[in-house]
Amino acid sequence: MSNVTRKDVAKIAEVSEATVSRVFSNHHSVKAETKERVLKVASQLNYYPNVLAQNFAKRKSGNIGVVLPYIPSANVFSNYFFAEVLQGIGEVTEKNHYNMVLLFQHESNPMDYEQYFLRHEIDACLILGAKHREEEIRNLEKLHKRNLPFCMVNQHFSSQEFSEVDANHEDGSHQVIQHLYEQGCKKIAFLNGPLVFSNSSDRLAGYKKACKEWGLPLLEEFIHYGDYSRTSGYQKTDSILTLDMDAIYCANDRMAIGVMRRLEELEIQPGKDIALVGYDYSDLSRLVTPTLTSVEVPFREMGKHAAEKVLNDIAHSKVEYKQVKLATKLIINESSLLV
Amino acid sequence: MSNVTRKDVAKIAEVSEATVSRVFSNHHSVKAETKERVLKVASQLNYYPNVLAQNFAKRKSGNIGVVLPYIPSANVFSNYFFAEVLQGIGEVTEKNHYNMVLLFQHESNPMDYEQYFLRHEIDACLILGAKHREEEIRNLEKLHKRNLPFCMVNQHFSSQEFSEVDANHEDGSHQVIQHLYEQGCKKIAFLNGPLVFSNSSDRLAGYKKACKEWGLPLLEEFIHYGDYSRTSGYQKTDSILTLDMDAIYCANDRMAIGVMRRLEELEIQPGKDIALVGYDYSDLSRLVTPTLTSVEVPFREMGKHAAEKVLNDIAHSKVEYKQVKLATKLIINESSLLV
DNA sequence: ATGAAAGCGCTAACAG
DNA sequence: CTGTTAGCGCTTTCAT
Repeated sequence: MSNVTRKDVAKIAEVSEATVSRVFSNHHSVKAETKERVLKVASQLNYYPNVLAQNFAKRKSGNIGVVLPYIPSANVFSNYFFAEVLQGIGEVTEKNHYNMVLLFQHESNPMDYEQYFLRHEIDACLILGAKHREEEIRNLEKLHKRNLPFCMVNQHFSSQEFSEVDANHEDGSHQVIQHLYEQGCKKIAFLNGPLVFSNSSDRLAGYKKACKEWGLPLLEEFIHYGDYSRTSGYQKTDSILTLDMDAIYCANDRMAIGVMRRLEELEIQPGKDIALVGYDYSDLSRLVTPTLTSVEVPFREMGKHAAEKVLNDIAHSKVEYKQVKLATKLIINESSLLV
Repeated sequence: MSNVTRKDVAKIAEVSEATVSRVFSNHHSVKAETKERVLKVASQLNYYPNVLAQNFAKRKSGNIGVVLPYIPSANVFSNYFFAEVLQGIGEVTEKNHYNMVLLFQHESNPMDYEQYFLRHEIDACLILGAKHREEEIRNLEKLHKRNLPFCMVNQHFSSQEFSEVDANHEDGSHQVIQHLYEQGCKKIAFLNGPLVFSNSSDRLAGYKKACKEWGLPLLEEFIHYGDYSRTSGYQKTDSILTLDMDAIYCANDRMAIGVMRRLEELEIQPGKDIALVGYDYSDLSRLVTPTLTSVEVPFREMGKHAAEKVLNDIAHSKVEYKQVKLATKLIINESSLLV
């Protein structure tokens, strides 16, 4: 590595080092003539400011940490939620010349986010797929108390007042039940995800609320729990089928597709013998046959909002408390249209 | 932010600052007693070494740049190839306390990778989805000449001798044709991807070689080109169907699924009326009905190899020239099993 | 095994 | 508009 520094440019262009920096930092007034001369020398020498030195002097890493659960043997990226949120975050960080640094949280030892700040590894962080549990809350509380910029995505803790960008999953659920009701379904089974995720409990609340509203039976045995994997959908299907019901509403598309596979094996046709609804409106929902009725969630927008929020905090050197809840929308497809 | 520094710890622990650093950098001899005292004080003060200062002093960013094509309106992460490679890279960088920084290459202006090194933003870089074109090669050549560590993934330029981790796509293609031949197919249409990607041309070479080997007709009109998208598969189907053929081999699963959709609309059944084969053995290939026969490519391993290669270069401060080609493997499923 | 000190290449005042 | 200078918190080398 060559290592042309500001000093070299300054010497040849016959200006002070500070002026060289002024030229490269833009928001400083430099005479056009001087600027030109500096830029010319810089380009001749192939000079580029050293980001390491800049970061060090500014005490900013230029990194946004993105916390992801590490799922052994699985791929976070191939999960629609993560893929979309990351894409949204990536678009915003790129535009703002920030790096997105992925931090994998291993189930076994929850990470102390604060340390990343103390080490100056990140300037802010975004938390995806957080679970509602003691240790998590404690770690977030530390950030909160120290006024460090962070934001949760697609999650909220009823007990706390953390900044978050969420979607209205209660309403999403409500839309599903209303639609199924209008399709003539009277007994709707619900395959939910683990309640440690607020979106699961929000969906449950919406399910219950809607059932009451439309006078549908609200039985405990109608509510099942998977782990959001396709396999769990597949596996839970048999016990759901022992119920007297006419529709299955799954908390995500992957589980719905697992259910579809099992129904297929049993020669039960979704969209004909039974109504099936998924959630997320992922690309998968349009890939399967019949296409899946599902709830669209603006994951990418959520990622953007969250990233913009923390970048704003950084720019203003003060964290702003913010809670956003975006709308969800039912997209009707073949799987729930009983013919 | 508090900002407890080494100085604070040194003062209270009554040692020199250098000793504090020695304790935290491990590979330095410090008397057990001293070490203990320092660690105790550090933990009391909640001290963590400042990574920005460390990086600056060491002149290392701790970042591996990963170059990805930016595809507007699409999501790189939801693409099986990128998702898997990134996962592999991520596992290795995480283990080595390195960051993976995503660099999006916009089609309109190819990036000058060298600048990232000159700015000290990255210590090495990995190139995914590179196209074979002048500018790309010129930019890589600059890295090569300056002896900067980089590695291409799933791509190689016949004209150059760059480090790369590739898979044997020629053989993958060959396996497909052999299988179809054994299924009794005599006229195999091939829907390939753009030839700017070496994996496309490798597949083409394998297709041609195998056709010759088994005495199958090798007609230009049997070879079509899509852009690896599902839509392109769907759209190219009709013209492929005008041919007198008994099998369609697609260069990736997404296109194969597009073909499936169109065949479905036309009430042509893959695995019965016609044989269909995909490529990548992505999770999608197992989601569709019938399940897709496809070629497994060890993308995740490729990401790991590439990351390990450059980390090794960094550790040894010298770039090693390396070309790896991993095996591909045909996975037989329903779509190609003519009944 | 430990201390002392010279950088690393910038930013951010402050002075003129 | 431009120059000067004091840090930023480490790593590294040289002494002891």
